[in-house]
Amino acid sequence: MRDDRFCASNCPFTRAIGTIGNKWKPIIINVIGTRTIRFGQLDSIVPHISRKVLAEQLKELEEDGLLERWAYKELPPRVEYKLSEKGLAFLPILENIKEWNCKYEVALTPKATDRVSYAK
Amino acid sequence: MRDDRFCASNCPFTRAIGTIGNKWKPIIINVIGTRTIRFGQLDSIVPHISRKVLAEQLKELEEDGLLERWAYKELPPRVEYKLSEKGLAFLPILENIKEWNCKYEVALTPKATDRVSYAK
DNA sequence: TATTCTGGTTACCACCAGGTAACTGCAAAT
DNA sequence: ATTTGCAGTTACCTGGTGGTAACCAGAATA
Repeated sequence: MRDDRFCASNCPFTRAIGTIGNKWKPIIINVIGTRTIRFGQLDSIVPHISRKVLAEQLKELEEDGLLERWAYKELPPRVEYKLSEKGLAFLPILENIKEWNCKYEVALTPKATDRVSYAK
Repeated sequence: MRDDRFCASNCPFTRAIGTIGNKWKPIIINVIGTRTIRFGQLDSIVPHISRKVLAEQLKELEEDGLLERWAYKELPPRVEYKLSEKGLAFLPILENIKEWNCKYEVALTPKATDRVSYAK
């Protein structure tokens, strides 16, 4: 899930990708946003994710300091998640990705054959 | 590599994550940057990547319009890669990720036990 | 008494990402 | 005549990711 070789890199960018560079974490962070949310809510809102994988990702996000987990000693149990300062600071980056995608997604890409050079 | 469920989502953000949300693509885009680079160079610069995976990732990046591939009909073959306009537009986002990581990486995170509420 | 509600964990299993090594094709150099 | 160089591709194999289903506790509800 997290790539140890990446996380142990001496390049800070590589380390960053080692922690948030997978498909689930950006989705989860984006779904949480600025609100406080419970495990069951996440499980039903995030599409196609299994409880097992969701629990793993949340644990890693907490370990990496992006997420705060508040467990209330009640029965049935109640656990609330919210982004930390670090996690909140990541939201604008996700906004940029959204804007970037909306701007460029539909742009047609020339086919490779149009770009082959017959030099020589 | 690319997640079809993500790419077929009706949420543009999810689709974006479906295309660039893995660990190799941000690394490759970052390594290329604004320069023109050959396959062999990428293979030796990007750490820990195999030629097979590199070729796959480059192909997907080209298909998604982030990368331009220029093949020169020479022998031995010469192939040059450079980011498209879309790919170049993604570079500032990677810069933001670098800054974000440098700012927050070393911040200590309180342990979960410090945050357990004993309410009730 | 049995069911429900919540937030997970665990065992088990299948698939696929990704690694390795060998191979290609042709020209130029040794 | 053999080696080298480039940009991959292919076959083969393994490990890890991720899915499913069952299970937990203990209170409240029916």
